[in-house]
Amino acid sequence: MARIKILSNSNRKEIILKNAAALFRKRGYKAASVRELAERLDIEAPSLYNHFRSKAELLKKICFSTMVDFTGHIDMVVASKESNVKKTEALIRFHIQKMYNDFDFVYVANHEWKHLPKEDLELFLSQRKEYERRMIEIIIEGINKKEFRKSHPQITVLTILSAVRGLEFWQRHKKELSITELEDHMVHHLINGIIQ
Amino acid sequence: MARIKILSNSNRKEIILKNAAALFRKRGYKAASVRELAERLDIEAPSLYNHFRSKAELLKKICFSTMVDFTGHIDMVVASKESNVKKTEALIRFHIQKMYNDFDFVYVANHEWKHLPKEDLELFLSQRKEYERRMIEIIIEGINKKEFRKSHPQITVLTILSAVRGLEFWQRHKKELSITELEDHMVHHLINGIIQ
DNA sequence: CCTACCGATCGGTAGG
DNA sequence: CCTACCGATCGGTAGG
Repeated sequence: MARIKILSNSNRKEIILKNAAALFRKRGYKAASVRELAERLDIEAPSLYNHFRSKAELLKKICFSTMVDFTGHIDMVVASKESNVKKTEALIRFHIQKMYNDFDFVYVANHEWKHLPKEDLELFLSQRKEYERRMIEIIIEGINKKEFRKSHPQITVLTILSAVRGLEFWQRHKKELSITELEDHMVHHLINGIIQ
Repeated sequence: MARIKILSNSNRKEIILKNAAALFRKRGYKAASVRELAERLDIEAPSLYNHFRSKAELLKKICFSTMVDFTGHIDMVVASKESNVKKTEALIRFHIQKMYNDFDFVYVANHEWKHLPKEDLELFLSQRKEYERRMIEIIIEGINKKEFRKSHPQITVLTILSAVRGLEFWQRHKKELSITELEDHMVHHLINGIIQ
């Protein structure tokens, strides 16, 4: 009985979080109101506070749960024995897939992090920086091993991350473009641009 | 006398607009308050309304003045007799330069357009779509003339536009990276990825 | 999960 | 360009 209650509570939390992500994406964190979120869930605004301490906590959960997914993935990639080309490709593909599967979360993490409370904001940015640093490492190693032609690794990573991030616009083309089509073309463009 | 007054008024307007762009970029349109903007300008909030009808009008001016610059540039590029490779390169370089010279305006146009009043929003999106369409045309022609290898032109343009847009992050690296260095590396990466 | 409600802040106006 | 001020809306609390 207690077990069931816990499960249903955490389900409820997840539902709220998903709705918050969708709303924050559509309207922006500041423009989205707690009342609007409550309306989506068919409850009154104050009822939300039984599940979350504040509006900011919702944003925090959205941003950091997304960050954890990316961090966890790059852990795996770095630990793998693949070539640096393959590693880079794996990172690109993961970004594209995340954008496809968890669009609202990724979008909010990308766009609304600036509204995080100060300490969370600093933690978030340092984790993002660390992710970037590890990706740069892969490019550098790839250059040293002659897998990639010589380039400015920092700019290369910036270019790749920006390109995949831009997939948020592709929502508009969703019907016309399949995910695999998109993945393959983008991977080719970005990898072709840097290999020997 | 009247002439001087007009000049000084339009200067004043420009100063307000630049400050608005800087503020909207830093805090986001919704989070930025009219009072905050007034404070930057060392006047009281209601005084702003002698220059602008509403907060939304400021956003509108920022978004559309930026859009006009890009539209004007692609007009020139399309009219030129250069190869499609050169045309694509020119577009990429212009994006990078705009990001460098008018960062606040470009950033706000990229991020805050969703807060435009409905009709302005629709006009803005249709102009952006048109810009994209013309860029796709250049890629298609380049493929037909065997300047570019075969690819999905829509994804190619999406990749390029996303990559240059991502330069907003590079603000963090401004000291380490020169504009020309950045331009050349990014142009190489993106063009190398698609040429024959 | 709801009703009732609060202080703070918002964009904007009137009138000078 | 300012003072004085307004209605609307915000995130959040008390108490059940």
